[in-house]
Amino acid sequence: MPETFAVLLAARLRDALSRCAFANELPVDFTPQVDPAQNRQFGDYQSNAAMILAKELRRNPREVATMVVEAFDGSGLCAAPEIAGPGFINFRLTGEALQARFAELLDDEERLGVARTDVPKTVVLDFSAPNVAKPMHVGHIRSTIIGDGLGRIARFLGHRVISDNHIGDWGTQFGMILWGWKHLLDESALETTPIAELLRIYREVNALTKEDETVLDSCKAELVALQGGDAENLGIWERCVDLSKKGLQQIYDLLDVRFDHWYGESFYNERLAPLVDDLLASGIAEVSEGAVCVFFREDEKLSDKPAIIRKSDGGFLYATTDLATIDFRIQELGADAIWYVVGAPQQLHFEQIFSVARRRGQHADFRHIAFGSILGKDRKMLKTRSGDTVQLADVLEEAVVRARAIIEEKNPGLPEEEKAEISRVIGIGSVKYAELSQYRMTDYIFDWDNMLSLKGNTAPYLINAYVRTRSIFRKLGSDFDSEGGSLVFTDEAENALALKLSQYPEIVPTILEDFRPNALAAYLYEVATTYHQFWEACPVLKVEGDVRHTRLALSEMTGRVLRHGLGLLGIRTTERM
RNA sequence: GCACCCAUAGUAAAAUGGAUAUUACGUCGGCCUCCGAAGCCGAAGGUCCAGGUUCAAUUCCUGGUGGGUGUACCA
Repeated sequence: MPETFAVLLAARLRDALSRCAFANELPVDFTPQVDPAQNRQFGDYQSNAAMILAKELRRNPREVATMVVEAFDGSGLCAAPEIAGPGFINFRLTGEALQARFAELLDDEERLGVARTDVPKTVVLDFSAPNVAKPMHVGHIRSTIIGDGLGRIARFLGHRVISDNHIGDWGTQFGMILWGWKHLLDESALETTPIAELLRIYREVNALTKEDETVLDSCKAELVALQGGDAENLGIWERCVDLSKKGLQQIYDLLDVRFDHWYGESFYNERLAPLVDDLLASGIAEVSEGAVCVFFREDEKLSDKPAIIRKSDGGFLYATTDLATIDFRIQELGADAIWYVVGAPQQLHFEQIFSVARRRGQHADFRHIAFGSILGKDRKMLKTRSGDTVQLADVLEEAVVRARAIIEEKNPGLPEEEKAEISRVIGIGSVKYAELSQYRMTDYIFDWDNMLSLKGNTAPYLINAYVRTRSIFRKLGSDFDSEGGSLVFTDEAENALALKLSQYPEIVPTILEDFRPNALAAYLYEVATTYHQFWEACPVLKVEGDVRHTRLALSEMTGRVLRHGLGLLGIRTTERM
């Protein structure tokens, strides 16, 4: 795999440094950094190495930069570097280097220049994880979409990713559902709209328990019976879980999200008691006030916050389940890393269980990939029990309807089947892009127009750029022919686009460094914008010869990068829109 | 009390410690006899406060202010 410009330039820079008069004064293992220029007026790439070294060497930064530039050999890659501002070294690639690199990328249809990781890991990816018997609401959208996107990126980079939907299929909510099933269930409604019926009884029981304490007690009794293995309750529970999974699967199908496993909480039931016994025996856990706890006395932050793993009544908690889950994932699934895409409010919980796991000698790479909350208009968290939550299915449906309306307006002549497909891709893509294009920790206020916007920096904008690339080949009447001529850049807009496209391999691997899919979204947005500018400046089909071939190649490559990059975000493209 | 997260233009959001803080919506003004105007070009408007580290701070540190969340027996 050919190296990226950033890597090549950094290597040249390192060579130059070693030839400078101060070479033997350099800090050991100093590696100069080269980044894309912030502003194209400064060139294509820039380095701040001279400013960093200036301090070590006790010299003026511009003086250091001058020495480096004089020693720099850019032959075959870039023009003589320029020094600017406080000591930036700016590089401008030669047209030949850009063309050569672009030709390589054009040949690499499968990976678009993106290297596989040198250290492939087995990653268990825990995301989505809705509660059973309740439909997914907008709050689940972040975990589901971010988790799926990160999984796609990690797979493409060469990791073995095992996605596991750790659904809440066991727990106190089943007390209410069992009671409701026995007292309130409408069998015919269960036949026709099972999910809605389950939600209805859950809500009604929830309301009843607040008015009438005896109902609450009865629910608890149902739960105890279930946990004790009562056959009737187990039967209801199984049917309930089964129905819910079918409902969830419909949403995942719509979202194009897949899981390798659905090891829900109930999967770990048999493992909880032995786990607690083991933690007690090893001295990691202790009994306190009747409960089994793990204390973190040595950790100042956690010293007054024990993790409870068995209640004084003998019941287990989600910390217990999560610890058992870690065992399973490491021992049975072979996890080197476990990534949890779970909301920020659970940070303490994950600190605790990661800490317990490490104390048990489990040294997988545990990551809590936290994200902010979706707030209501009152700036409070949208919560299931507050009543007026927005269901995810409704959001997706509305998104498709809105996309459909625009298609009817812009392109009414398309066949019905294609319209339906396009509105699905655009609508679902908009919801996903809205999520993936912002920093995951940011809390945001739920707003239909904001989430379903189809203008500006949105999925349709990116898909539109892709569609434009396809429309050229449709008009041309054939696919891109790599033998159709040679590459020759004749316009600044072509250089800018080729450079941008060549940076795809630089950006993709960085996404996992801090789990920021929004950085990929931002890059793709720049690709689309750069292509639109190219489109305005450079006619393709109206020119001849190598210029035309070059512009076809740029269009082809733009299409590939957009389709592939959007694919990594879990967003599909269409040929027309 | 303790801990964690957040604070950027009228609104919603970007920015591995880098140069003139970037986008979108909205507002104002241009561009379709020309490969798809879901587009392009231009204008106005902003980093909560006070210190500190640094050649360089929206970013890191300390202390405030404001908002959110979590914190022994829900998940």
